Amino acid sequence: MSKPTLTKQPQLKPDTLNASTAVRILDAAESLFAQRGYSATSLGDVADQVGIRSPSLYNHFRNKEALYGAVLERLLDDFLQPSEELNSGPVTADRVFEWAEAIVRKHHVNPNLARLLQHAALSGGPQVNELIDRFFRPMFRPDARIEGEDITLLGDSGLQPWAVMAFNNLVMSYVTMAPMYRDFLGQDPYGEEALQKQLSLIKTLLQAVFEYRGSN
Amino acid sequence: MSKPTLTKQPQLKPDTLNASTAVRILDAAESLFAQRGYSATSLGDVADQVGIRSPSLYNHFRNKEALYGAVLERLLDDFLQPSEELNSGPVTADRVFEWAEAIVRKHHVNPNLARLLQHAALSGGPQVNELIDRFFRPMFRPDARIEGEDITLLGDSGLQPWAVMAFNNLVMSYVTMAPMYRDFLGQDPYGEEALQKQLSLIKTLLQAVFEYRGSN
DNA sequence: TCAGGAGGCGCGATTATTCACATAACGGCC
DNA sequence: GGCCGTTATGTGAATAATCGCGCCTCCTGA
Repeated sequence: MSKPTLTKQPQLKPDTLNASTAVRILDAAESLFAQRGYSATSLGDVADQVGIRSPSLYNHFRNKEALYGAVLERLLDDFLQPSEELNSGPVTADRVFEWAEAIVRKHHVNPNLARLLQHAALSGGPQVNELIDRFFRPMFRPDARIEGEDITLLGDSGLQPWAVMAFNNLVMSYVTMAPMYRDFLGQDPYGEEALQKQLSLIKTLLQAVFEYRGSN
Repeated sequence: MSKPTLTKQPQLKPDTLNASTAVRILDAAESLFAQRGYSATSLGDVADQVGIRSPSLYNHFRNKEALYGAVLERLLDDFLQPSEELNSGPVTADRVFEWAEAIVRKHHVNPNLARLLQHAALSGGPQVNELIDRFFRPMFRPDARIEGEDITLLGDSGLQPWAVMAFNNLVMSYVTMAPMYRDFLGQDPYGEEALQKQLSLIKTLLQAVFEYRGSN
């Protein structure tokens, strides 16, 4: 299983058994929570995947919910970056496309946040509302207006939330659903080729949404 | 796979208390499976919602898995109709839009199939592959070609599966995710007004996909 | 030496499932 | 109409597995 960069502590020796175990627990918990959801994931399974017994987990995390929170925290740290980047400057069409592409790529590298969010959306779970809010809030800025070109519509017609939602749904559901289309697609949905195809398709759709004028 | 419909009795009067209980069990199970997924749903909860004790469920369904299968069966019967309708005639652009609108409306009336499918896509479950196949297969016809107008592209470029997937993802994830956007959207995502907005937006996106020329 | 981390043990709750048993509705028979 | 057996449907109790979680012991390495 691939592992991104951690880091909780700035100065944490990455090779102590301590930190290493905690990170391995986080990795295991992340993939299991993402696959099965919160309540269907047992700490025994997490421990098994790490190679320890479940009581040992409590040496690193207070309880199941705290472990879940830590998993979320690590993922949000990573996935919130593009939105912070976008919100730190003017909202031009180019920068929106960059933002979109960055997010698509992040989901391709690690599909777990999308899966976790989807589980939370379906079933709830600890800290759902906070989770949703932290992830989506930065994408909804009522004051945001796309400058330049003919794309000035979003802020004017109240359509911006719909565009953001459509984009998110498209990107996240690709990650959560694509594997089941593998046979129909005729190629690995997580491959580089599929990524390129999805990126240009998303770009087309984004453009369509930008230019969309509601008919009611 | 065994017979999904209940029971030992060939002829079943649909209005006896007997049948009514089975239907009420199906209703409760459908909404709980859709919300929590297969493994996180306990038969006790289903029984509670029906107002009986869990052992009584076994008078109507062999076991949990059979109940799940029956729930699926009932939903598929309903949702497969538009595809059968489409596949029973020529694939014109108009009829594709009718097909799309029928599916969107069905998901709005009953979001449970989308939720069930999403759970299955994330976590697996009994009969996942069969489920996926039965639901999506009718949408993928390699021989299908859109006739008339300038929309003849799908069958030619191998893009059809991608278009179908994007459409499905958009429609299904709207149902599974929209409730969490309620605050951002500023209106009830299940209301009639939102339905109209989503329909015309989907139409726009479908058009964009039809006209899309892959850039790679 | 000593603290941090691993694990054995077990409690209490919940799970799916089975079983023995009660009840009610039914049809046929006298 | 009264009787009976069958069947459909409900129940509580019991079982075996699994769950989260706490207690307490032991090992290890600096």
